[in-house]
Amino acid sequence: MEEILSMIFNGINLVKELEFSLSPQESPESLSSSLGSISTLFGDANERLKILLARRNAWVPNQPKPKPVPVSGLDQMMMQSEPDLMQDYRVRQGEMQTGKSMDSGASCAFLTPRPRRRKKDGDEETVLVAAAARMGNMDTPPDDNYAWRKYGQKEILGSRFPRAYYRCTHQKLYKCPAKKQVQRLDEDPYTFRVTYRSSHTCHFFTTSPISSPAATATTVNVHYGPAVVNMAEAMLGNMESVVPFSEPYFNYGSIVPGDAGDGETWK
DNA sequence: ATCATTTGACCACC
DNA sequence: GGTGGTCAAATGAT
Repeated sequence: MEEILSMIFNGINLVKELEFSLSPQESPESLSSSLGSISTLFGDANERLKILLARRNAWVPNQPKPKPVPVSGLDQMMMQSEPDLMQDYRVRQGEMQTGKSMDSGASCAFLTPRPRRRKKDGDEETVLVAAAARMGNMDTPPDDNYAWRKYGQKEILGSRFPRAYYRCTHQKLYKCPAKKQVQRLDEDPYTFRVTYRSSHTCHFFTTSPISSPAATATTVNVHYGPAVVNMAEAMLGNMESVVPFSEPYFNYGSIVPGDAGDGETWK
């Protein structure tokens, strides 16, 4: 799956490069070559996806379906078309104009003290996520397939629950600026409000990022988040959405008010 | 030894 | 000055 995503994101990058170089002076040969590369990449990715889907349908016919949750029209559309990609389609708030998502601190870390980012920097998305209630795990929100490292926790005024601060595990290695804040809702302790800031410049999935030998130097610089999100925003605009993750251990129902799990406690 | 988490302190913003 | 975001040392886990 990661390989397929890499192909898609490489294709997106090629499109961007083409967009940059697009001009009347561009030779038809060059344009044709670029378009050929792009269509080949997307075509191959699509073929592999079809194979993947065929295998899945054959092997896991009785996979439990998630209970319905209130999701946006975009979410439903994405779930129908690309269930595995669903968790990466987040409708973001801000971060649309430039496609640039490097943390300002990372880009000016020479001699001056790194500026600490403050709230309302316009580069964030917020989603509501059901807690992983199964297996007694109510301490953490469900895995979103990225490797996060916790770097802080704060009591927030007016909130019963502390806010946890995470950044991408690969921040140092690959200068990935992605961060997220996780906080339980006062009104629904079984739901987390997860705020993402900056997008991943690495795109390792899972908590064991080096699982695939292919997913090393060739893929770390593929910047796919904003491109995917741009598509989402183009269709729906900014909004907050409830994200149903695809992992089977998700307690989808717990998002629905009045259907709040089995009463786990915090540590 | 290495990496992740905890937690008090520091600092920027309002 | 209060609050929220981050740093970094201490500690724990593997």
